[in-house]
Amino acid sequence: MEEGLSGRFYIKTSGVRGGCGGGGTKCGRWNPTTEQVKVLTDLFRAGLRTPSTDQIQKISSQLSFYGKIESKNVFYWFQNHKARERQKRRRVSVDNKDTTIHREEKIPSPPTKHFAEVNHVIEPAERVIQTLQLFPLNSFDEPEPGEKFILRAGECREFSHTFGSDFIDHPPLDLRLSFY
Amino acid sequence: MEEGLSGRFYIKTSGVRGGCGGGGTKCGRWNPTTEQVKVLTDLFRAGLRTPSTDQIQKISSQLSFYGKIESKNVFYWFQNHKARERQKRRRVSVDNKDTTIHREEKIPSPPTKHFAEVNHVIEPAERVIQTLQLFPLNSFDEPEPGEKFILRAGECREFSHTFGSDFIDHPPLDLRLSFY
DNA sequence: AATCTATGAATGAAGG
DNA sequence: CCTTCATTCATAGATT
Repeated sequence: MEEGLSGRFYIKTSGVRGGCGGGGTKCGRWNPTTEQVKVLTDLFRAGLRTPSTDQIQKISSQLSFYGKIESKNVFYWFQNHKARERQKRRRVSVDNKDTTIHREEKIPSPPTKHFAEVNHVIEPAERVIQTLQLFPLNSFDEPEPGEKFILRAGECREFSHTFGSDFIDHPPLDLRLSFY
Repeated sequence: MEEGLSGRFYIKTSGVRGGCGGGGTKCGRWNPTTEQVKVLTDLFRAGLRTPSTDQIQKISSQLSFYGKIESKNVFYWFQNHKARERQKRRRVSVDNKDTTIHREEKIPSPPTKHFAEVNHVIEPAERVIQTLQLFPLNSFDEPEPGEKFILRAGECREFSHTFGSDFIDHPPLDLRLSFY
């Protein structure tokens, strides 16, 4: 049993910092600003769960106003957010089991966290006008109880205003590379 | 790993990976060893994108020396690698949405630079000598942009992946994928 | 400073 | 082929 212990170790052969050139640019990983997180969370709450590629592009462009961001950041954000929502839900679901040995659950337990969480304190700095023209259709990705309609690609194609009016259409993109 | 945007790599304790069948550890999903990834990456870089069933078989057989592996793992690896290469390329492309409006909100980071991240990875001196006898080289350096001819089944007559004799004794370790 | 938590990033495995 | 889910690795910041 390699993983008999609770902790696994690994050897990192690279410096934690200075991976982007050693200069002043700290390119560790994307650190979203509060505004960016707010917009993303808002979109998620609005029902957007798996934005399409073009949607990701637009969102990323919009959020780039608040700081450095890439499309993949948006992509990962939604992936993680969605996955962890389900994860939590699943955890709670498993909690129903009569496991006598039930340690202290730490799902919703803020460990002596006595600070006011800034979740909805920003109201004048609403620069991004999120004109979410989302109209619910009968296409839920997953009928989770207590969840809104899922906004999938194709349903809502207008999040904001400054987005270019360039519509998107997926070209055939058929690469036939048959060498016989 | 794709030695991409992160620019850092870590050494996984190779050897313990193949414990799915020989260690009794729980076998969730295939966890490739660094050697396996190396070979696969080399093949990919050589131009191989969609290996045929026979090629998959041979590759899997050869890679089984380094640990437990199945054909489907090889198949999935190429599928994922190819798809993600394209995805990454696509996400980083339309990133140049130069929002003329640039104001410093509260970006703790240095000047917001919208540039393609330079993926500079230091290639560790490896003793793996690959003898890929395929077709005129220099053609498959980047199989994504443009219409590079892809190495398909039948196109390649033999892959010779010779590994350095750093190790002691092990099979020939050359992927002869010659088949007609 | 060590530890814990939240979360960004990556990838194996499927699904469609 | 393209998209999505699940699990895991890795890390920045909060907590002790």
